[in-house]
Amino acid sequence: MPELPEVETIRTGLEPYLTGSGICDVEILYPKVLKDAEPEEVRKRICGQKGVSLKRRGKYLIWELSSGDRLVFHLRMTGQLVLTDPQEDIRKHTSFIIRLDAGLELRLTDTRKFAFMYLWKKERESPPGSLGELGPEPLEEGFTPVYLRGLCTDSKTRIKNLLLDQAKIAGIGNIYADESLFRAGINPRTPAGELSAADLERLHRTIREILREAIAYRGTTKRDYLDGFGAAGAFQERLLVYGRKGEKCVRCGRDIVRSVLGSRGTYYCPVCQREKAPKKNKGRE
DNA sequence: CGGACAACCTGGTTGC
DNA sequence: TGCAACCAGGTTGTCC
Repeated sequence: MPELPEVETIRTGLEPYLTGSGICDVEILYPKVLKDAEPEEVRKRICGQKGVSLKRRGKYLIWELSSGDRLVFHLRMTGQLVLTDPQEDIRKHTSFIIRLDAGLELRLTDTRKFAFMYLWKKERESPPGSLGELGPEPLEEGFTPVYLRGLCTDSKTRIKNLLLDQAKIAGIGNIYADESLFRAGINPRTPAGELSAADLERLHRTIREILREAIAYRGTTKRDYLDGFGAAGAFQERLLVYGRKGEKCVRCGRDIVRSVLGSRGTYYCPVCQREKAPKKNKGRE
């Protein structure tokens, strides 16, 4: 579910509440939510600590505590990290509850149970999981047209698969990959190395545009995504291809198509994102 | 290196 | 209505 814009929306919402308030209790209802620690250890280690900052890197959220330890969250497909009134019923599929001294609870609810939390201890240098292997943030300075061209040059990987590779660019998922490629007029199956400098310039621009707009609209709610207060996003209204199989392309009127690429559903316009003609054989006409 | 696919889970939708 | 098949904003590991 949540890609960069959704995680960023959660972050900005929760930040004022999670910085400054203290943790008074932790309840782990689904122990597998912890990847590398036991519930009791987590409880002992974080109770009594205060939140210092809440940061985002790619699709990860990193909550730094006064002890120097950090809680690292990844919501995967259906995870919802919501600040909740303790009076509210505990929803089905709630993985953990972190009680704050401000009289609120941070709850993770996750139907598919793929979401997880790491306890990143202060004495550990290397970031847990793939957090340390992420590519640059697409909205920051390191992501330049030159960088994107560097990734693509001589690459046989289809451009959509490249955009989804978190080690190359952090935070793009299935929705925004399809939307960026549509706006740039690029077929998702194109081998990255075949794209021209102009194509990549356009793609670089559309990626940034889409992500910024989606943040402004507080993310895309197709089904499960909710922000840190339990509210849906609004960008689903602005999607031009994702989830619109059989609907008319806004640009040319042809039907949007769904195909499978890298075992992910992929939506595109077969006219506006036509596959490039195969290269002609040299010599013959 | 690149691609295909299963695994981790549950539930909603579609089609017969 | 029933039931099976297919689908899902992600990531990781295995196999070819």
